[in-house]
Amino acid sequence: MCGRIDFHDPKPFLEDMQKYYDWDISDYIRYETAATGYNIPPSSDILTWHEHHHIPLIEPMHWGLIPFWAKDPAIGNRMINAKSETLTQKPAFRTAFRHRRCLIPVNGFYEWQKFPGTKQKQPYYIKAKEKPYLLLAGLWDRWEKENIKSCTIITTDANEALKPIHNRMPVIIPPEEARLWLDDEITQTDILTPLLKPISPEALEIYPVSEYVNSPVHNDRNCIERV
DNA sequence: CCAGACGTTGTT
DNA sequence: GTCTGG
DNA sequence: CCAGACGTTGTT
DNA sequence: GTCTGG
Repeated sequence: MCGRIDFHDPKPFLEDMQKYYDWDISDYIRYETAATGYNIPPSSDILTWHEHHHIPLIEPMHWGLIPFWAKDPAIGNRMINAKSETLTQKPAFRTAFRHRRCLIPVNGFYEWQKFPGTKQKQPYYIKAKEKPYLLLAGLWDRWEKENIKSCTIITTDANEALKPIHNRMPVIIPPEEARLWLDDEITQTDILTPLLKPISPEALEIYPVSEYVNSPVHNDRNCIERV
């Protein structure tokens, strides 16, 4: 699963974005109101990267997807993750999967290890081994009623490195696959399903952190310190 | 036909 | 909006 | 994801 | 137990 992210340093991502496109995209980057920090929970306005006919838009969206047809936006509280295996079937996600895919940059994310029969929970921090950020696969939607854009993070089976901690993890898209994932002219999703797999365990660094991170009001460097 | 749901995870 | 259940 | 609330009336 | 807020 993926219910808490670290995005304390947006710079490397934003710099890479300008390199990725070979023209000036500064007008298409709107990150000023995006949530940044070491401990960002669902319902925050997290930064997303998507495209419309190959024109990028990098902007914050409410984490917790509110389908365009929703009567009550509170439905977003339960849509913080989307299971990759059933994206084409679920009413809340299938249209977004065909037309509105996005990537969510994070410096890292957290998973909690639970111990059966106890209330004990051990949080872990997960980051890229050799890069300052990861791109998580997401979907987005627009709720016309109040013009709210919202997003969700797609999950898959945990890889071998994460399995001891948790059985699910976010889908992580390698930078070289971003072009394909974000292409909104692709509406036949078959060619995207190979991307919806667990990332190689070698790509990740994982270590335990303090329960300090449990409370979302804690939002400083202590959240990502190894214990 | 209308009404009501539309989600994931983990645990039992 | 679209599907499921009654 | 976790933490914290979960209620109404009337009075200050 | 379940929902809301962060």
